Formats: sequence, structure tokens, C-alpha cells
Amino acid sequence: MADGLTIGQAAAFVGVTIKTVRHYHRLGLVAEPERDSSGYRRYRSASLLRLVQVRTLAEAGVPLAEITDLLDAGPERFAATLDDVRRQLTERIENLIASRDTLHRLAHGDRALLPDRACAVLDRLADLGFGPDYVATQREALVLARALVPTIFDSFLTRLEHSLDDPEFVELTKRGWEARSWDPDDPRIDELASALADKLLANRELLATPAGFQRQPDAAARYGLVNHHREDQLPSIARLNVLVEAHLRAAGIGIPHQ
Amino acid sequence: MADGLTIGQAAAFVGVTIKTVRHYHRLGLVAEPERDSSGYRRYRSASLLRLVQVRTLAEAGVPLAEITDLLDAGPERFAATLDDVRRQLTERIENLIASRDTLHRLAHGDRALLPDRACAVLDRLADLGFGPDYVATQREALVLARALVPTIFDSFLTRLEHSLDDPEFVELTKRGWEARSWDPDDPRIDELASALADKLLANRELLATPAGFQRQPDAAARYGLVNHHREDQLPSIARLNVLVEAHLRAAGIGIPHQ
DNA sequence: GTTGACCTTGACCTTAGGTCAAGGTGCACG
DNA sequence: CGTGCACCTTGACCTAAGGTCAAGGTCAAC
Repeated sequence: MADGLTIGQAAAFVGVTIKTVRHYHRLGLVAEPERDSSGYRRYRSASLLRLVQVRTLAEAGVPLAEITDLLDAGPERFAATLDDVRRQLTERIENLIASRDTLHRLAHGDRALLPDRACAVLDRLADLGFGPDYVATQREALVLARALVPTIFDSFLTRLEHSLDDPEFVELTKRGWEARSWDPDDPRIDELASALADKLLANRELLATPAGFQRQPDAAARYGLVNHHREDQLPSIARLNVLVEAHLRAAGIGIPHQ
Repeated sequence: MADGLTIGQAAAFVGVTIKTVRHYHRLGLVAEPERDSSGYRRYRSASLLRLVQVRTLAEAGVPLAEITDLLDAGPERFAATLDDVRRQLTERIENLIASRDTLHRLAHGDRALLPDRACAVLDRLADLGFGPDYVATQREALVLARALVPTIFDSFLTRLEHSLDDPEFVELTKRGWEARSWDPDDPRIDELASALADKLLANRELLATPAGFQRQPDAAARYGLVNHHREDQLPSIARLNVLVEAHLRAAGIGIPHQ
């Protein structure tokens, strides 16, 4: 009894778990105490003191790896190191707060990873009579665009809003979406491509490359991915777009190419 | 080229490392894309979209384990889960802030894990002519006391302050500390023990058990550890204390016993 | 003598990837 | 045509601070 506490008692007194005490032993933060005849660790006040010191620092957020140095250092380095640790904690806190704010925007207001303005455009698509599939695909393209070409996301949206103001263009786009169920060789696709190309050539603002586009590395490849999103599953749409681009190139308009 | 990006390109486009992409595959967060003839993964826009979605949530602090469910859930559960994650983040942030504050108090003001008032007492010990060894041992005992019997730490300090107001008691204590280098059987230890016991019996407030003492579990054992700190390395001091306690018990005073 | 609470060690698990190793692939340059 | 270099593949092991589980030894009480 007088020769010390068992590990469970010591841990309870200091307010930690047994496993924590053993962990500190293994890391060398607290020297192993003597063992009794049955191999049990026996803790005396000096061990408890060390345990308390380590625990106090650990609870304050000091990494265990630094605690040994800290307890062995003089008061000047003690304070300096603590300040250092405090700065690191502050940084982590700020990162977490930023995460939390992002999360807040995602949960409230942003619907499915997009800002309000993009959601409004998608709602307008639905109002204009586009089917849910089309709206879903456009939503995906917008999510992709925001991540891959963030610098031009806003002008991308602006162009989209513009295009929805033109009833003829809306009609052509709807018909284009119907083409997804046609055979890729259906001659109506060729007609539609001509009509779309004519429309675009008559309203060139729908084609304008936004300023700052080239500052993005791999801009053309990124943009191509957004523009051709899901085309691998929609061969007729893919062909339609190929034809439209061919028309435009024939008219001397360079299309960003993958 | 038209059949997809390699993992390095996909990772760069989305803004993560290759290892992160593979990690998401292994966790099932993003389905493995098709491989080309040499076994390279080839990413198309659908994979990139998924990668972007996962990345957005992960960056916002959502645990990876919850992201699959989140992306498959409807918008109502989406928002609810995000709120839940946000609450957990808030909790972690508050814990970190508390740690940082503790750290601040440790680095500035608190010297070596003790509050100002305790440091003042220790300074006073030095002023009264106690040697650095004694002060260091007392400092350790205070650190131990604060952790093991926090509820009575303040009254413990008060008693200590009181005792230092009594020059006779100070003298006896100093002489007690000198006894550390005596032989444990030195008869002067017996004399000193009598004198100390008389002094304590004449000033019983130096012995009073503080209120609330018994509310601490294992109060006596904890208190004993503090009172007998380092005695295992100071046999003469240990004997002195044993004798003093015997005197007090003989006079009908119960000493908390280990 | 047996039960239940405690102790011992060791091995594996957690998060979100990072690092290293050994080997295959694709492209440009000489 | 070989060579170098950058990229890809898998697999195994590492992080911080312990938690959990397993198998077995010990102690005190009934």
C-alpha cells in the first residue's frame, strides 16, 4: 500500500485512462515506474507529478512529441514554444471556421453545390419547359464548370442567361435535347446543326470567349470537358455538337478544342 | 485523347493529389473509371463531376465516410446532415479555442503550471530564505495538489500563506528541511518532531481540514500523496513527518491517512 | 475454489491521406 | 533504336492520440 498506486489508481487520480498512461510510457513522456513482485507498475508522487505536468500540456493542445523538450526547457523557451503551439492552434481553428462557413453556405441557400444565381438559371430552365433530365445534366455541367474553370464561371452563367432570353434559341435547344433519342445518323441532326450554327453566327455574343479565359492553365481542355459533359452517354448529342462546331469552324470561328 | 484524362490530369483539374483520388476510389466515394489498354485509369466528365462533388464536401469538413450517403440523399436529408456536421465542427472549434486559452494562461502569467497566487507563495518562500531545492519541492507539491485535490487547492494555499506569517513556524520548517541530510536515526529528528507538533497543536488553524474535502473521491489518499511528495527520496524527512503525525494522533488529532 | 475486478502484453483500428519501393508505359531526343 | 524522363500501376508502411479486443496472470472476497 505504501509502495505506490497501481496504474488504474494513478490514471483515475490524474484523470486519464490507463491506456493513456501506457501510451505516455511508450513515448517516453513519463518514465516507467518500478514494478512490484507481480509485475504491476507502482506509481509514487514523482510519477504522478510528471503525469500531471504532461497531461496539463497535452490537454492544452501541445503535441505529445514536443512535451518532453518543453518540460526540460527553461522558462524562456517554455513560453516561446507555447506561443508557437498557440499560433498553430489558431491556424487550425481558422481553417475549421472557414470549413464551417462553407458548410453553412452549402446547407442553406446553395442547392446541391451551386450558388443562388446558378440555381435560378436552372429553375428558369424548368419553367421554360425543359425536362428534368436536361435540367439535371445542365446542373452537373455547372458544378463541373464552377470547379474546373472558376475564373469564367460567372460569364458562363451570363451567357446562359442571355441565351434563355431568345425564344428561338430555346426552341432549337429543346429540339437538340430531343435528338438524344434519335439515331446518331438521323438526317434531322444535320438539319438541326445547321439551324443552331446559323443562330449562333447571328448572335455571336453567345459564343464570345470570356476575358481571363487563357489565364487558366489547360483552359481549352477544361472548357471542353464542361461543354461535352455526358456526351459519352449521348452519342446523338455528341454528333450534333460535332456538326455545329464544324459549321462554326467553317465560318472561321475558333472553338476551344480538347 | 478523346477517351479521357489520366489520373494525374484529373487530379490536377480538380485540385487534389493523385493519392487523394485513389483514396476516394478505395473508399468507394468515386467509382473506378475504365482502364485503357495499358491499365491506366481514364477519367471522363462524369467521374470528374463526382470527384468535384466529393471534394467540395470533403473540403467543407464533411467526414469522407458520410459523403456517399450525403450525395445519394434527397435535399432535405442533405441539408439536415450538413447541419449535423456543422454542429460537430463547431464543437471541435470550441474545444480548440478552450485549449488555446489554457495555453495562453500557461505561457503568460502562469509560471510552470501554477496560478499567480501559488507563484507568489513560492516567491515568498525564496524571500524568507528557503533554498531553491525546498522551493522546487514545494512547487511540485503545489502542482500535484492542484491536479489531485483541486477542490481544496485554494484553502491549501491559504493555510500555506498563513504558516509563513509565523516566524517561529518558518524557522522550524527550515530546520526540518535541513534534516534531509541527517541520518534518519539522528535524535535531533525526534526533538524537531516534538517542537513541530507542539507548534501545530498551538496553532490548530494550520491543521484544519478544509470544507468540501470529503466530496473528493479518495480524498485521503490523494491528500496523502501531496503531503508526502518526494519523501521516498528523503528518508529523514519521511521519519520526521511520521513522528509529527504520531504526536498529533497521540493528542487526539486525526490526520488524513493513506 | 471460484468469481469479478484488476493487471500484463500485443496486435489491430481510427482520419485522410503521404511516402517509399519496385516495376510497367509513353513520348521525345540523339 | 536505345535511352532518359515523366507518368502510371500496386502494395506496404507511416502519421496523432489513443481505443478496442484478446489471451492470460493476480488479487481480494465470498
